[in-house]
Amino acid sequence: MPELVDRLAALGGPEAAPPPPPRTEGGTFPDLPGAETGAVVLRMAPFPNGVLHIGHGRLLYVHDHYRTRYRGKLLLVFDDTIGSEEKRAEPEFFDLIQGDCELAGVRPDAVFYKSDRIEAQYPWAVRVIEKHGAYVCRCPAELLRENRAAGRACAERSQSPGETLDAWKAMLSGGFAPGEAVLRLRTDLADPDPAFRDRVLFRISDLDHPRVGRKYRVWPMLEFSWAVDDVELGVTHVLRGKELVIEDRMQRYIWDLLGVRGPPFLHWGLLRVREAKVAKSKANREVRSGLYDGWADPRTWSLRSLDRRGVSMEALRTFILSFGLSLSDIEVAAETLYAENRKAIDGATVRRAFVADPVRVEVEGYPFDLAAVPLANHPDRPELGTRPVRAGPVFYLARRDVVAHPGEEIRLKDLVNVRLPATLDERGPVRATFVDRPNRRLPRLQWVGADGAVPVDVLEVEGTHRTGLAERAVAEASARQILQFERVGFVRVDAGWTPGTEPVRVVYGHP
RNA sequence: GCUCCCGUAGUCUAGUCCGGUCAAGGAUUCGGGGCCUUCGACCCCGUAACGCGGGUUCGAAUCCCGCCGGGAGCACCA
Repeated sequence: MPELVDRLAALGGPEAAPPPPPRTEGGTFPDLPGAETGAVVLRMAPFPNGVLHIGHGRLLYVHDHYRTRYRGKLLLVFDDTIGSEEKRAEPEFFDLIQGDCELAGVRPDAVFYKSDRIEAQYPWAVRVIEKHGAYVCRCPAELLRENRAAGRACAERSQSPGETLDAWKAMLSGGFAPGEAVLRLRTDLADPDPAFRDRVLFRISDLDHPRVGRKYRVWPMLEFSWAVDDVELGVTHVLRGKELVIEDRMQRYIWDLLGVRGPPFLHWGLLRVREAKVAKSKANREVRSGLYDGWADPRTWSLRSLDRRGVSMEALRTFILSFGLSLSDIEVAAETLYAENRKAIDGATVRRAFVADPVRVEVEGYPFDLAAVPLANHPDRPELGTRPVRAGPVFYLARRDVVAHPGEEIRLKDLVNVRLPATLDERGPVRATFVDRPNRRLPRLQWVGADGAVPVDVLEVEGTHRTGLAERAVAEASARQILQFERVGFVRVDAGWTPGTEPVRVVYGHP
């Protein structure tokens, strides 16, 4: 039957074979509405109160995907308005976040700061006021909330544009203390969505800003500032998480009021990596207190920490893009990322022997000619060569392995077969005996020759340390090199480690 | 409570707009086997899904209605 279809197709008739099914590797990304190749402008807007973590991967790579697809421009706009007492911009993150983008391979075409654009907001506020679209409200925050929930107007809602303008000027000139007055949008108090009723547009704050200090007291809220900046920066499409959908409506409402045309919005759903309990404030606190060893501490799940663990940013990109632009909430296991990373690094990663919780074992009758042996750097890739490994007669084996096989014959992997003692004397050396050389199907144990063994400190994902001994070649690794500790997993030599010093410090990546 | 969004195997995803080629494809996980003297990789095999109930139709994952479940928003944070 397929042949018939093919023949009909060759004739170009109406029975022509259908196009091949659109099978894809991962998630889908819809076309950006009205997008023109070469004319797309996107913007990412992180708040500078922490380094970028695995969850920001979606922000980075979704934007980068569309930038590439439409050969557009990507702006990095620090959303550093004044925030709140609890959520404040902090100076070091401007550079750290730019470094994170660099690390992730998503270099912005331009960088802006919202704090440089505060004065640009004010004329727009006046335009909204003149359209009778806003009023200055002096209710305490709590009353404002109650009224909103009840759909009740406060006395000031009936201000005329002229009165509002006067009050607005008073706000700007310092006539109100923080919390005493806000500029609110006039929507519809009967709006079915209580969240949308008369939201705040500007408020007063005298907090110290890391870039502009106390230069401004009247600060825009996120929605208003983006109603202004998405237009003034020429953004053609806004991509954001779905927790910000109500902000779309706000922006559109303001644009409609002013007769301005703004860009369309697209969203993605929440992404959670099961193992990554990302708590930015906790991470910040622990880094500052010194409990975490910096922004690349594995417990932060920051991009820096993933890099430190040997997770390739290209693997992260593939992982993130596999979810598409779906609006569903995603909870995925880190294992999926690890599987992606294996594909990226396995072929180029050399194998090394490492033994945790080592026990010294002397092998009686060990053959003299096997004091050193060459071993392959990679089981499937002979082109990666071999390295000489010092072997017996004295070895270190993992305690766990030794106690698991009392009195049994075991194989020292790639080497010889020996018989372990029936009991383990905690004081004296463990004495095993040589049996023979041929590979038989015995339990295969990882070993490190006592001659030349180097101590290793493994920093694990939970922030704990595991110590053990590794073969000599591990001491010759370079800082930042990725190794595979056989039967343990992939590790990366820590960037802060000085070659030649002991112990060798490595960071655990994943199995 | 109100508003909005989302429901395809353990997990993520393709297919849903334009009903038949979907007795539902891919990835990952898990189980079994092969091979490589390890972890892993690779090869082979296997388990496993259209949330539920109605309706329309010759035919529904796809259209309609109802329900159930999950998430987000309801800050003078972003």
